[in-house]
Amino acid sequence: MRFLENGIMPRSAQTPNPGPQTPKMQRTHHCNELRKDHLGQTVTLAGWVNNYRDLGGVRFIDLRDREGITQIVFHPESKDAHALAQKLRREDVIAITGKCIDREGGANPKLETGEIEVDATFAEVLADAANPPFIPDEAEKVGEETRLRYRYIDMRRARSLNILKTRHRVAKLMRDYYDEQGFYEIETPFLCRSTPEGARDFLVPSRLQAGEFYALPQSPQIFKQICMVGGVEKYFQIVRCFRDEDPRADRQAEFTQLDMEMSFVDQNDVITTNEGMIRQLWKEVAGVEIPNPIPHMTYAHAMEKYGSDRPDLRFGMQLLDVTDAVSKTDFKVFSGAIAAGGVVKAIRVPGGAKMSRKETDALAEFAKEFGAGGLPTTKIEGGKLATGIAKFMEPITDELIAATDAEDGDLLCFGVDAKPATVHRVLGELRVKLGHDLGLIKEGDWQWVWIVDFPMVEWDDKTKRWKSLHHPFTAPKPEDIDKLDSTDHGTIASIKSNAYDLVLNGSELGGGSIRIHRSDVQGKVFKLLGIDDEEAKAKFGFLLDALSYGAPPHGGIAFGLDRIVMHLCNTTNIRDVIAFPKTQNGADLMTEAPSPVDEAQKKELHLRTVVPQKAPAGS
RNA sequence: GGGGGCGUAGCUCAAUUGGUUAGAGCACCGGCCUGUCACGCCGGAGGUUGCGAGUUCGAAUCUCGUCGCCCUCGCCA
Repeated sequence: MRFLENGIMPRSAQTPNPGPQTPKMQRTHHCNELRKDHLGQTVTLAGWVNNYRDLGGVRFIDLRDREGITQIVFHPESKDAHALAQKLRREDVIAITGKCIDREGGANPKLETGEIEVDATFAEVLADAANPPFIPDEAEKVGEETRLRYRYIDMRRARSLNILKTRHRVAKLMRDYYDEQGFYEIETPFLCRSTPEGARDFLVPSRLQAGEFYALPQSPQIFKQICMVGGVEKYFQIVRCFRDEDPRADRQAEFTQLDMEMSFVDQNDVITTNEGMIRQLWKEVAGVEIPNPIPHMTYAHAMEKYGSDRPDLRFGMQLLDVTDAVSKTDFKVFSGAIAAGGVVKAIRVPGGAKMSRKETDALAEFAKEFGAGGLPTTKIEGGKLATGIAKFMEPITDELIAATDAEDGDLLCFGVDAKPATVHRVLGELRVKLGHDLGLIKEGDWQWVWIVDFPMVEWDDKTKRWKSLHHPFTAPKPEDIDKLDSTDHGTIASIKSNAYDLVLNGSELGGGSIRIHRSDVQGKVFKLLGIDDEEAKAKFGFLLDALSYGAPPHGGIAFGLDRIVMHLCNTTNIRDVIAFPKTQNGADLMTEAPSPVDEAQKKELHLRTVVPQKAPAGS
């Protein structure tokens, strides 16, 4: 079957023998197509009734399809069509045929087709609609719960369809880009082996192997590495990943990655290749030029100055080390933390002296959520310190003002803890909050940065183990490989890896690394992570085997497709960019998944469920 | 698992803070209307106030429990 460029079947291709389910009329144009050039043409349009205005004699409907809206007019002279129009209600699906005419009543500047209308001579109801719970035009005002339950109606509005279109274009541009660079798109399994590291797995019971389970992939990491061992050299995939953790505004348990991997490359090759993709994406979709190259920042610098490994560089307000200065005071909170190996840092809040006690208290409460004991503050007024811990800091006033570049009217917030990481976390979060609250962020600003030189591992106090910062397959920097044999805490903590994250406006868009391609090194890393030989063999034996049979040096990256689309569509809600998203309880309000299953189904899967008793309740 | 917010007609909201028969706009139904574009006018129907207990002469309102949705901490190699 041939289609015209606009996706509409030409009349010549229409089926010669339409059955009762087949519309009698095939559309010739979409609803955002007719202009004054078309005056006098007989056209057929189809779509949804967006609105109707029945003036008794003459009747109007706004006909909507995914491309736009065209006004249709029904005159009494076209008796059948006019009669049919009386019964039309919002969201009915109809087709009409008529002549494209100039508007008698004047143009409607709000519509792209506003200069014309179609005088309907024939009309057909393709499907009448039950009274909808809401109409697409109103969806912006409707609660999200209702919109999710009736996702297909929410989808009909221009904004939703535009997001879906943008998402499609993003995926298409990605595919084209990697294709041109010689990458193969390769599918990897969804039914996988559960791996010990990382997030909680979604499990799928095996029917054929009683009592055993598959896990849905958290990412195709191991498979793509094995593709490299298999000689693919350049792999990519747009792939669904699953992590059974609580969702957030920018996180779903089920999400999509652009995943890629390449052989015989170093970190720079991977960064350059992928930067090119991102650059093209932003140019094509957002019309924005990204700096070339995107600047790099070390993990250490990001933590020191921004308290985060995904710094938002759209505003300043850096973390300032005032440990030396404040160590000269008698303030026990500071001296105690410094004596215990901690640091004291400050952020200068421009104009923050205006804040009330209530407001600074709220900041302290905020800081406590991230592990702070409190949030010491002081204000600069008339060249002197005032309120808060001013009396303790008074002896070092000049030094403190010099160290922070503080001016009259500023507020200083201090982060203090025996653990520098806590100070960074608290002030990093506070910085971002204040940046938003104080309106320091320019709209339309895109601040890109690659974060590099990550530590390979960090010590987890809770489990008393080393944990991968990235994942267990990340290669240490070549000069640090010898340190893998060390037992010294400091030496191990100083191992850097060839890992990199791409950060946009304080949000991590993607991350990757050069991988370990030698089975002996991989074995050592597993050992360091507390995965002993036996477990490593049981859980990752196939990978170690694969690496032992000649693996090329390789590395790659994965981008969060959902987040990329969020940025391009200017939304902070990940559900906006997913066609059929889930709620915070992992429910799909439209299909009502998850649901109970039959006993017979469970039996087949060798399952018995134990559900905690709940008190009797309502709905 | 913790903290916070929300839940009243199909939708968006109100209800003088515990007091008559829970209201309005939109949508829906009926009628009128020949140039509207948020069409207009007249009329009508529509409620388990999420659910369940409790307090009270009386509960949308107060208490407890529970369910759902949103934000968030934990979690997310």
